[in-house]
Amino acid sequence: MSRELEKTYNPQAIENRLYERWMEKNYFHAEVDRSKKPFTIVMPPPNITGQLHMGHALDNTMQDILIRYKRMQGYSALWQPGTDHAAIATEVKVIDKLRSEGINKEDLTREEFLKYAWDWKKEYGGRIVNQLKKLGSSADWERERFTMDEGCSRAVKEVFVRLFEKGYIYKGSRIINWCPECKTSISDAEVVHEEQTGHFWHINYPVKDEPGRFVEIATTRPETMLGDTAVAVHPDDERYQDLIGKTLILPIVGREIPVVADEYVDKEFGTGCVKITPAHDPNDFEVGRRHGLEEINILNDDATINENGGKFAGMDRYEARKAIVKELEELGLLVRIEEHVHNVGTHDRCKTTIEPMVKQQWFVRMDEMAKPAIEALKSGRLKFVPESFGKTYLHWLENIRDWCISRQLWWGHRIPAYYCEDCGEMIVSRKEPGVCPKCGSAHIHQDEDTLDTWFSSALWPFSTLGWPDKTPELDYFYPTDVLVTGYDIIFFWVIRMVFSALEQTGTEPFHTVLIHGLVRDSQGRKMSKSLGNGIDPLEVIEKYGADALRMTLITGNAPGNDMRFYWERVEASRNFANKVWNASRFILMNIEKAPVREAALSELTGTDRWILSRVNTLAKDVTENLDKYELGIALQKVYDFIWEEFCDWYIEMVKPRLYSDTDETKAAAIWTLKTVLIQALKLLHPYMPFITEEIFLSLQDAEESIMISSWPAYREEWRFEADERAVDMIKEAVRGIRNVRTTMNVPPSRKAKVFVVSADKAAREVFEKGSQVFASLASASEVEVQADKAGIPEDAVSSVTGNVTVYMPFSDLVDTAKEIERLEKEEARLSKELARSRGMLGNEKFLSRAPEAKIREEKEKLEKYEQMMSQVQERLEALRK
RNA sequence: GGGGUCUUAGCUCAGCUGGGAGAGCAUCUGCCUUACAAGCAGAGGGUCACAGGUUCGAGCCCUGUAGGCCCCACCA
Repeated sequence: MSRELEKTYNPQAIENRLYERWMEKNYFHAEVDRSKKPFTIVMPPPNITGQLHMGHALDNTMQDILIRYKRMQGYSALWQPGTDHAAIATEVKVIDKLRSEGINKEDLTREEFLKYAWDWKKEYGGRIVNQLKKLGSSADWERERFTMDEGCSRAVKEVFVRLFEKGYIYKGSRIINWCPECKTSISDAEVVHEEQTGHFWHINYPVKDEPGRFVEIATTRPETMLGDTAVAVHPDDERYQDLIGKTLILPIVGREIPVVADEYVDKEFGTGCVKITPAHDPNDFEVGRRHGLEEINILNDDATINENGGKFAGMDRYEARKAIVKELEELGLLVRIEEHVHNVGTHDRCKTTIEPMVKQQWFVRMDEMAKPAIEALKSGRLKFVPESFGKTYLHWLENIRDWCISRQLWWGHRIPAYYCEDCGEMIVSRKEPGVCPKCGSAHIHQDEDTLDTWFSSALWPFSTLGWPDKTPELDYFYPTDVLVTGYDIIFFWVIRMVFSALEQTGTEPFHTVLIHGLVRDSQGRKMSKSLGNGIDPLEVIEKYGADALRMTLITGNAPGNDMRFYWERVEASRNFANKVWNASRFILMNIEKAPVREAALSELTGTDRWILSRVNTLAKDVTENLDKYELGIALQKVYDFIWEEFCDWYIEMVKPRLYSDTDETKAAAIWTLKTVLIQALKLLHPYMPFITEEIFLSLQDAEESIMISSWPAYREEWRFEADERAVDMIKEAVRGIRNVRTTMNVPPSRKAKVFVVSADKAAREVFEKGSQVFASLASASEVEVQADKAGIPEDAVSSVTGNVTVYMPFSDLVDTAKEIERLEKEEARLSKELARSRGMLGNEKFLSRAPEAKIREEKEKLEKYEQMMSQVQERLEALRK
């Protein structure tokens, strides 16, 4: 016989054991199997620097639900896992670690550094994967990949070379976002704009050869004037027509700069004159290119002023700002300073203010590749859930700019471009060229830069399946089905996967993007390290179990919406797990006493058919909801079914049959209990894999695991609409009886006779059959079902529900003598209180001296007592008759 | 400046294609009934932000107003 189940569900003892069993049995592994349909999800690869947080927990729970569901439905369900090398994040971690060991990155060669980095990866890179396993994730770990493994690296090179050959990747001197802290370029998506209060400095630039004439410009970054090479005005601005073409003297620097006319200038803003610093402002850069202006870089990589800044060279950018303002003031050229709120770009990772700079970098041309990605959504081949995120996607793509993909880092995919030291030829190649194809020189070196970490993640859906080779996996599992991720990652990743897949494989990488929100703290704040308000999912698992955590994250949350984390909700989930556990324990107990035998449908009672029909409908509903990615709604339905219908009603209804030794429907009850339980467990399994498996294994004799068992399908032969209606009526009548008992304050021990009255003949038949239920659920000693009120005692208390009325004789509910005694005591008490209260309110001193509130309170009391008194007296009168 | 989204019970939130206003927690009243007190049976509590409109019918669709949140954006 099966294992004894403990009295309360204890997840700690169970989860690890089951997970190991699943691993041993290789259930997570998906094979190319032409007899099955494929279903594929690629896991967003967590950073190797990462620690499991609530965001991962939510993201992976959702994926696991979908995968387990599809696996049970008979698909060859592949959940493709892996990790991301996380270029900057990891490089920073490694540098920090080295520093703590007294080693400076600057003192290391590239090869030495990379060795340390790989060591770091070996030591910590698997941590997050182990944490994901604690959650119950049924990913195909056998196929685990890494964005820098050999296959992914080959895919990266392949894509790079292809895009280069097509002219979509180019190297050029362009303005890029520079992080002075990380000392690398970053892409637009990595820049977050922060509103800051700063100043607006108005400065006079003298006009050459016109002493006393100035042009007033305004700037938020005065130090950049060191790199000014023009001042621009709008071509139609009447105020400045005569200035266009004139020359100004750049203060302090003394450089002669022209006044140019450009549409970019807003006549209405500021003075209508804009200083142009082509090397340090994206707009000015464009203006500069249009007018052929010189680009003077005034900054070093650490954002100190370089030699082009003359006497300010060596100063930090903010130090230089102060010094320049001071000097302008001394020169009398500073007109005024205003407070000004503006947006400052910062690096999303280190929060350092980024500095636009002109540098040689590698870019991906986006205009052509954006088009099919836009089309993918518009044609419906790509869908977002919820749909509104499709607009975010489109908006970004329609305004996309070229993607800066080179990074001045060591940890990452090195750009496959090589330079001949002798003839200067550049070779972009999948393999390292031994000699220069142009001049034959062997003096060749590779580009120092690495690629943006998202360049490799963009290939993830197909690089993990073997691309560029035509592997069986790629052929079978690709394109994948659903991508699950947070809305904060659409720009970084989703869009780049879509256009990369369309370009390289000619198809969308997935048909659906399921978006979820953020998990916030109980006050609605983002969980963050700096606030220290993060809740560790592992701690939740430790305390309440993975199933409870999973359920908490899914319940009552609609796609794309943020949610708040409350421990109370985890407790509620844990309570549900316990409910499932105990119901199962009860059923097991009864199975042990009277082993199950297969029951024919004809043997079932109406109640059995009702619950069978209900679980059948549930299976249909849940399946529909899951197919629409309505995970929360589906779970809610399973929860309601198990707790209310199955436990609170069905189990209570069958108890008399189970406890009887003579009831011939006992076997049918046991069969139904077991059958419905199994169906419900299966529907619950994707959400709560551990507890459902543990119970399933205790119950089962045939199947070896719930996770490879078949998903409950709707069966026409389990549909019993008439029985559903009948039991609903019985439930209503039982509620009516309970209501009467509660209002009359009748203890459960006291049995009462019940009259069920309905004019409907069919309903009466239902109630005749339900008498046993009334007896057990409503403590009815005897049940009379009739068409009218004939013969029902006058004093009977009634309750109406629908077209049914229940009557219960007063004398059955209450012991008359005892009740009279009780009421008399109550009457005496009340009359005392009444006398006191009336006395107080009749006392003039009290009325004049007591506070208003006190008097009001006393009046309310009096009113209440009077009401109670009249009720008591009424009841007494009735009883004495 | 553009776009998105939210406003439903004391709190946190569900509510799919328009027709029953719901859940968890909290509150109140009874119950330690042999699966479960992490439970059982009851109860109270909401002009679904506001104003119009479409419809036989609107929390759900349309328009506007107010407030909150988020994203995008080069206004120096």
